[in-house]
Amino acid sequence: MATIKDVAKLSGVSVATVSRVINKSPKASKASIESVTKAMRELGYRPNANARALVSQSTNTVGVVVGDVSDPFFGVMLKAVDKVARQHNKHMLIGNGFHEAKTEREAIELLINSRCESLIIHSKGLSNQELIDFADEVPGMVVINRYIPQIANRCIALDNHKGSYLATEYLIKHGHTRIGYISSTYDIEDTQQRRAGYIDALVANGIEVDENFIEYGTPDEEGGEKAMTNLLSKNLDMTAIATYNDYMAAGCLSIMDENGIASPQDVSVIGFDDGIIAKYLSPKLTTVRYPINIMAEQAAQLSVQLAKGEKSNEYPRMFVPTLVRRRSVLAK
Amino acid sequence: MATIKDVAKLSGVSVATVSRVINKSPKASKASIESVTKAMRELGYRPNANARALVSQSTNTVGVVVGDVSDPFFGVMLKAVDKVARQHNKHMLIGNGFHEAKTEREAIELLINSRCESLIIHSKGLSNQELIDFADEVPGMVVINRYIPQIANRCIALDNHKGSYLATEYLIKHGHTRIGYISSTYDIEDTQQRRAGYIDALVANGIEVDENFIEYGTPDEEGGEKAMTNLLSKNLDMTAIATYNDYMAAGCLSIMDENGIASPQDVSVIGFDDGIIAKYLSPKLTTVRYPINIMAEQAAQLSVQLAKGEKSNEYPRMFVPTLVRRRSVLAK
DNA sequence: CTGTTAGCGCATTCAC
DNA sequence: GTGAATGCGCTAACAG
Repeated sequence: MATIKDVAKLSGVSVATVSRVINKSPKASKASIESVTKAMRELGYRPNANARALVSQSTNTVGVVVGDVSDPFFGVMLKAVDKVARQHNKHMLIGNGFHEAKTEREAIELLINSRCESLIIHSKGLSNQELIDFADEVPGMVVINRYIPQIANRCIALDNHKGSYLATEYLIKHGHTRIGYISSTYDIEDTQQRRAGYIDALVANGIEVDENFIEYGTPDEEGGEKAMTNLLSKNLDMTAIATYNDYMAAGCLSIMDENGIASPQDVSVIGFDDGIIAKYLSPKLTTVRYPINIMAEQAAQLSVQLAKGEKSNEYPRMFVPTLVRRRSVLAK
Repeated sequence: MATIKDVAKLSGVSVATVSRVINKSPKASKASIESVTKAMRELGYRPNANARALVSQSTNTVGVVVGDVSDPFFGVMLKAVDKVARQHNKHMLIGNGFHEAKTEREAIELLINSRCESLIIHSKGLSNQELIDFADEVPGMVVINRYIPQIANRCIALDNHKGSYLATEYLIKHGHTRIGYISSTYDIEDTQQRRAGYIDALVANGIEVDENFIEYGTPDEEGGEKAMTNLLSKNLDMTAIATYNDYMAAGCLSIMDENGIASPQDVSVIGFDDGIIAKYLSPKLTTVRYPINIMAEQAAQLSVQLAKGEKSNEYPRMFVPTLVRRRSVLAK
């Protein structure tokens, strides 16, 4: 592959001049611009990004760690990051964390080794302390979807508790009192917070909390099916169900369908996330919106600023979820 | 940020020795391994990937260009690529092409500049020739979801025509003869091929082809809604509809629902892709499976081999779609 | 406006 | 087993 030297030789100028036209330096004569451009084309020259990064101490890269690229949730997150990266003429290096400490750590270290000046980290496996250490190491690092008090100004998170509280309250306002909850088996903050939101809403409305009304499963359709099956077998006479996320709600609906239980006529269901599938379910799912796209945008914006050494305090860093009314909830 | 020199100084050895322990060279005494390791830890040393890439002429990176990361279709593609990249101890650099020539070109050039030795390109905007040129430039480049005769051994594609043919034939076998088709307005190969598959299946079965039965829209839910609305307004007495993809099928179903037309009782619908939403629709969508995950895996495998200079001919490079039977098609 | 030169951080010869 | 020296491809003084 041709190097800058080859171009210099062919165009009859020095490497410095070539570098100047590559970087559109104002001090470069029309003549040299022409001859260099011609030589570059002839040689199929491609400036080596690694060499540039090495000498200019900047890679123009924002690194992102997501849970799993194949999850549409992270897909929209990545797109949002890409959008602002693009605005700043940067590109994206991506790593999958798979919600596990080891993979998350490896992914982050890889991004650091690659000298990404901006980092947007979605981590559920690493401890607060480890994340804090990484944040201390990389000024441009931002944590998304998680709140860590010691580095609060580097976190963009959602108030999970409030989301679940909202959802449950919405059901209560519609006259429901026998409300089941389908929770996740993943032991992460989100799980606890959402579950607590459900419980607190019940308590606040004078409804007795009964552990029997809570079932668990993996946070996907199968998990929702399993949890709902267990719930049904207890014959609890529920009229509504709140769920950890939309996928579990989907599983829940599917089990109901198989058992001849109509939604929302017999049982109302409410999801969480407002993911891509929510509007495709039948009935269209009433759910809690997780504004991951704008959260990711702001995270990216913030991380770029931090990387530049700028401070920024203008963003709302704790986002509040809102309710998306569709058709899966009916007044009792 | 600490460099290899700092580590050398602190551990009292030369940079060469430090380099040896970093790279686990067999010729490195236990003593130096220890002192160097200790120094690295103390300094929080991170080997600079750019410098390594520069000197070792290898980045260990596979670059991927997708249409849009937020589309779940590409999400599963990326995950598959990541899986084999991981197996080979490589990581992923990702670019969005957005199906446009300019963005696709920029994305590819960025990956080349970053010296990705493997490239997996999903491009619908670039011309065959331009893609061929890129392929000539980068030995480890593979084109996915597109077939270019001149570089056939570097392409992993799906037989779109056959998929659509299969779908249409399936409807015909179920007694349908008045079959509408919802096509895409995107002027790419896939559109033409799938449309042709529909037409050829009709012809092969002695059913007259009527342009009135074909409507167009953007390849998403809205497009499907629009196309179906147009189709319905023509009062064609259709009993079945084949669609360009699952999203358009979703839009189609949604319009039917609003108009009191039941599926599959009144009108059967068949999708294409077997994307994430197919099984969430109501009725669960009968569709054509696009095995993008295994295609992407093989593309990644192939590109890694090509990058190493190995030849490989063992893969089926043209994949054939299969039918996924669910509940949206009923015999007439 | 242009060329010479010195590194950026690292791996790798080649002597020792 | 180790260290000194060289160069990967490029940018940025600096001197002209």
